[in-house]
Order: sequence, then structure tokens, then C-alpha cells
Amino acid sequence: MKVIIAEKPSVAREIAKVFGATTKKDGYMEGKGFTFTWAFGHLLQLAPPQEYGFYGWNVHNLPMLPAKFKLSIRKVKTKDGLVEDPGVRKQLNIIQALFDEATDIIVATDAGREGELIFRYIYYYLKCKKPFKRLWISSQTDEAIKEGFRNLKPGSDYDTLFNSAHCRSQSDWLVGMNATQALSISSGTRSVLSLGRVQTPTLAMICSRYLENKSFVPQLFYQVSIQVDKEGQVFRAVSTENFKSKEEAQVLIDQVEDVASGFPLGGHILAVEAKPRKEPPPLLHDLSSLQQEANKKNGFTADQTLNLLQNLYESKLVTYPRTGSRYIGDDVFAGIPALLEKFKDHETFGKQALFLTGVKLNKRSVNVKKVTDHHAVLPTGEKPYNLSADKQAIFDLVLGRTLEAFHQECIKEITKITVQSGAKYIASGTVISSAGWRAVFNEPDEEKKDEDNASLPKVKEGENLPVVDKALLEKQTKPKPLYNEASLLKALETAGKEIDDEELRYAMKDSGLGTPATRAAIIETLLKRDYILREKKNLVPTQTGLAVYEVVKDHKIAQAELTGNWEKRLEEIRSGASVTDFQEEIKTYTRSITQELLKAGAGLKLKPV
DNA sequence: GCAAGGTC
Repeated sequence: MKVIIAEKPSVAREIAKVFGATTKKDGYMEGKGFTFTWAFGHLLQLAPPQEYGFYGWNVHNLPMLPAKFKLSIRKVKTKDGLVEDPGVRKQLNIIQALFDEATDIIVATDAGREGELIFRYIYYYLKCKKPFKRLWISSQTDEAIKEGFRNLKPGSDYDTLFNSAHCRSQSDWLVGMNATQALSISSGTRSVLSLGRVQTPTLAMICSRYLENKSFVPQLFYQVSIQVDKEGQVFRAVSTENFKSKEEAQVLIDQVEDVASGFPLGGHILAVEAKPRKEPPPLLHDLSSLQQEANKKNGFTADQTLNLLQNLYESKLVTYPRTGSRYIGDDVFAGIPALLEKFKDHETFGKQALFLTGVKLNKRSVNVKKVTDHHAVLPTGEKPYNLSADKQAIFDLVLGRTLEAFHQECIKEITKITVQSGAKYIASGTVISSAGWRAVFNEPDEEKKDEDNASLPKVKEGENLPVVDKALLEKQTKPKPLYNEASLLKALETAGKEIDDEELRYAMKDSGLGTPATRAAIIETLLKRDYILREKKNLVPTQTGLAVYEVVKDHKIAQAELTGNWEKRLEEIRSGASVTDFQEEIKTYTRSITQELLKAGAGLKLKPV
């Protein structure tokens, strides 16, 4: 019997379908001499400190450096505290029974570091010794699966990938567990002050932005605007220069040749520029972009959006949600016309879906090289029925974006008129001449500059027009805004882009901080720890959060560079570099951060609980 | 009581 193990049930089902295996059993499927089983993500985790004899939270245990890490079954929170997840225990038993019977094991967990780890932890935990082969595919279409099976790799080809994954896991444990206990113990409060490679830089980003925003001193500046009349249609033009003082602006205003000052035709048109600008459709959604959009449009938190999307996925209405790719491959693209066809009777989007069935589709989101483990989120084509308002909203964002992504460019006329009246003034305006993809949601352009006129009258160079009004504009410079969930998710994705060290920057370029699957959970952790809170749509630090930030802000653990450094080393391990060298460095770092925090925590400015 | 990672 050949046993195929996938990372999750949906993938096992897809593969079974390709093989024509349809018999459903408890925890697996079978047919044609094959058995298809699955995990539910990580079933096993590195065992907690007490399993190595580190009981309680005691300074004498620190730093905790287990000689050999153990694995333990994933836990769930219940009213009796943390207990083994019974569903996980059951699935492990099923996998064990299947592995015992197996002649061949084929590993079909996701093609990446964590996918490798998910399988290996199961394999080693079950003490399985049978050889295994690896299926390595990046898309789950029938053809990709078949091709992958013709091309199975020896399992040992991925030993170094497992090494890098295991190192990632152990390093996060060592640094996170020790730093958390060190700070919590030394703070003298009895609360949990957690720290980690991802959560602490995230907290630092929120805190530093908050402090920057609060200490920002707005600068006043002045501009002059004039109103110009073209045969009854009045438009506004603004001075090209900004002034620090009112007096300087007043000089300009006094020079305006307006009607009231005795100039019937004092607005001289120096130049008129009109150029079309093509705006390509947005890319399909990955999880993060969808969370950002849902936060902006519907006010949903990242966690809410993930849950709603997971729900739609379980109802088979959308494809795999925790994707980090905004692209699809050519194979999936081939199915798009049929997919669009299915929504041509849709209440809100039907008209646009119908339109797309008759035109050449935009292929901006089609790029197989940019599809990682999973492709962008798409509707499956199943019709939703009786969804809750929230789920419907998320489904509509997915469907709407799908229509947008394959739609035509939006074409805008951008007009710029330069007027001389004393000094130079500029009027700019944008008119959409062909909506293209913007017809889907038909919403106003997000950030229109406030100087913009919706549309400008037709004027010609050399014309002289009356200036009917003038005004002094008093404005203020603005601070960078506080983070909200949308901007924080974006910042986590792009974290590392500003690292000075080129190698570290490169190592982080595809990752950022955290992963699509974990970012919502990171935000929730910071909320649960009482480090941050939601204030309207913003995420702001609490007193506790700021106090922790003050203690750790100059340490590596608060910086995105730490992840960059790890990613660089982990990639080296994947291509064969020494595992023990890195592990020794991590131990050294663990010892030093633990010592530092044991001292620093005492200086924590916290009210006792 | 604690990390980050994956997923029902």
C-alpha cells in the first residue's frame, strides 16, 4: 500500500481526485491501491519547558537550554487549561496505522520549509523508519499533480531543508521562552511579559510610530489659491511655492491680477498639459492584501478576516486562504473564463462578469514564477447561499477583486493648467475617460489630492481669463499616521526593506516579519498581553507596551534585522552549511539576552498588578 | 503563564 500524506485535508482530497480514489474513511481516503491521509498543519510542537525539568518560572532555570528537544502533541486551550488536542491525537493514530501498513510513503506536505517540518516531526515522533519520497509541486491543478508524481524526489534530498526548519523552530523556542521568562520574572509583576523574534519588533514598530506621532510638532505653511473663470466654469489653481510665513504669502496675494483689483483678464494661461494615464488593474488578493482591504472598507480586524475567509474555504466557496502569492499560473488562468461565466447573473457583479466573458483578459496576475506554495485567493465558482453579512462582504471582496484583476486598464485624463497672475499657479484635474477595472466597485479614487479639481474646463495656451477670487491657505505639516491593522500588516510584509546591511535585506526580501498565516495571530497576541489596544481603527500601545518597549528597544530582539540574520543563516543551512555553528550562536545569544533582561526588567516602569 | 509556525 502506498501512503500519501498531505499538510491538510483539502490537498489530500485534490490528489485523491486525480488518482480517481473516492472511498472516504475516517481520517483518510483510499482507492486504486493508494491511501491519502493528512495532517492539520503542525500536529506536533517542541515540548514546553517543564518536559525538560524546568518547572515553574524560576530564575535558577534560566537560561533554559535543553540538550535535546522533545516533541509533544499540539495543545488546545480548554476550561481546564492546556490539554492535548483530541482530534490531533486521533489523526496521529490514523497516520501511525497507515505508516505501519505502508510499502511506500510519499510526502505531499506544502513545498516549503514549514511543510517539510510538519511531515518530519510526525515521522520522527512516530519513530517511523521507512524510506519516503517527496512530492514537490507549487500548484494543485490535475496536471501539476500528475507531473509531480512522475517526478518524485528521494526524501533525503530535503534533509537540509528539514535542518533549516528545525533550527528555525528551536531558535524561536530558545529565544522566546527564555526572554519571556527573564523579563517576566525580573519585572517583579506577576503578569506575562512575552517577547519573541516577531512579536517584539512588531510591538516596537507600533510604539515608535506612536511616540513619533505624539511628539510631532506641526509646522504651519501658507499657499495662495486663485479662482479662474472660463465662461462660467470656475476652477481653482494653487501657488507653486509654499511659504513659511504669512507675510511672504501676502506679498503673492497682493500681486494677483484679479478682477477686484482692476484686472478684467488677469489670468494668463501659460501652459496646458493633458495626458492620458493608464492604470493597470490591481493584482489578485493574497491573504494580507485582503485583510488590509477588509480593514479599510469594512473595518474588520486581520483575525476576523482570516476566520471569515477560512470559513468560506471550508464551505468550498474560495480557494486556499493563507496564501502569500497574488498570482496564478497559466493552468489556473485557463479556467478563469469558465469561472467568470458562472457569475454573469450575479446581483452586483453580473454585468462586469458578463463583460469580461467577451473581451481579452488582462494577464497581470498570471505569473507562475510568483506562485509560491499556494496561488492567489479566487472564488471556486460555487454559488454562495444565505451567507452572513460579514461572510458575504468578504466573499464579495474576493469575487470583486477577481473581476478587477482580469479587467481592462482604467484610463484617466490628467490635465495640468499653469496660470500666471502675478506669480505662477497650477490647477490639476483628473477625469476618468474609461473606467476599465474601476467599474467593478465603482468607488471614488482612494487618495485624491485635495488640490485636485474633478474636471477642468477646456482652455488654451495664451488665453487670458478673469481671476474672480483669491485666498490665503493656511496648512499644517502632518505626522506619519498611527498604525491601524491595514497599515501594520503592510509594514510587517515589507519589514526589512530598509535594513542597511544588503545581505540581511536580501535574506528578508521574500518574507518580511511573520508569515501570512501568523500575522493576524501576532496582533492578537499583543492585544492579549495588554501591550496594545484598539483605539477606533488605530492600534496604540498601552502603558505596559510602552514600558516593555523602553526596556527592549535597543536590543536585537526588538529589531527586524534579527529575522533577516536568521533567514540568511537558515538559507545557508538549507544549502548545506553547518547546523551546529548556528545552534551555538543561538545558544550564545540566548544566554546574553536572558542575562540582559534579568537585569533590565528591574528597571521596568510598571505599576504592580 | 511563555515562541512562531501551521491549520480545523
